[in-house]
Amino acid sequence: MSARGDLWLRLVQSVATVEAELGRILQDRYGLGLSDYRALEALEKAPKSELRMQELAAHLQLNQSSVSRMVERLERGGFTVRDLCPDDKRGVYTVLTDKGRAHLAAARPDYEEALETAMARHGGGDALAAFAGAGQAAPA
Amino acid sequence: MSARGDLWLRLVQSVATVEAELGRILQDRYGLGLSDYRALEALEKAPKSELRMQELAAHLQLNQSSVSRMVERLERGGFTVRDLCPDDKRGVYTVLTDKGRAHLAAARPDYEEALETAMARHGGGDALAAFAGAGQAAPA
DNA sequence: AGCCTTGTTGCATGAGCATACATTTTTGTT
DNA sequence: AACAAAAATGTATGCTCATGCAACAAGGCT
Repeated sequence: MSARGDLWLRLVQSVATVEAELGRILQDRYGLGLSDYRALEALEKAPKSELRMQELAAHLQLNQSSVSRMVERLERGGFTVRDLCPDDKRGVYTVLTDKGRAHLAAARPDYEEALETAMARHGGGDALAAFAGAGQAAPA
Repeated sequence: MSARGDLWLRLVQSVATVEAELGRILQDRYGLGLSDYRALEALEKAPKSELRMQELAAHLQLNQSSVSRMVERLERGGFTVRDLCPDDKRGVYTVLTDKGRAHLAAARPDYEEALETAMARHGGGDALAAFAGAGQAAPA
């Protein structure tokens, strides 16, 4: 029960609490999971609003299989469509639809606001500040 | 894609990465999930090495139902035993066994070391530092 | 009696691992 | 050089797991 270990636990729990709150809001108001929302964001930022499964997995730090199923969900909602790569027929592009873009635009303000609120309430902001100040991850 | 939102995402991912690493180590070397390990720690710290489901749930910030099933796992491994409260017959104590205590003692050094290593590698340490410095959560 | 509290159970969800499948790329042989 | 075999790559699918919510059962409190 090192003090450091204890502190880490509290950080983890704070982050988890904030994430849970964000997730609930997105789910209730927009039918989106946290990962779904972040996938839409990644797609919007990407050139031509499309990414391959693996790229999406890398952005979200998720398993490739998880991404496959997530894209399935997004597709069922009409927020994205799959598109085969012409050059590499193994690859699959996930492309943001207009509906997806609109949905994201609608959700974003709520997300941002909820994030600020939740961080303020659960102390994520302080962690965030330090995280910003320092260099985060060491080089691979 | 506010800068703040982006930063938050990186913090979340760093924390998740560290947690995943810890989880893998505990699982591989000791057959314990992260929550299981933390439950054992909470039990060890508790007076008489016993806690009720609700108390455990509060410590771990988990649902009661999740805790109920987690305790089931711990019990299958022989690390804890259930014990009825004599005074309140609804209540159930989860009591740390000698085997559980020994298992925890064995796992702890690995856990602590892995935590330090992983934090150093993925930048959790900085977040931790700020988290320590500031007051964390506001009063409920 | 009625209501709250405590724990357990049924169901759904999101994630990971191992695997299968299709397509590319590389390597070896003639 | 040309072709076949082998390895590597990109997705999808089956299974399992930990978790949350809602419904329930059992015990306590007013």
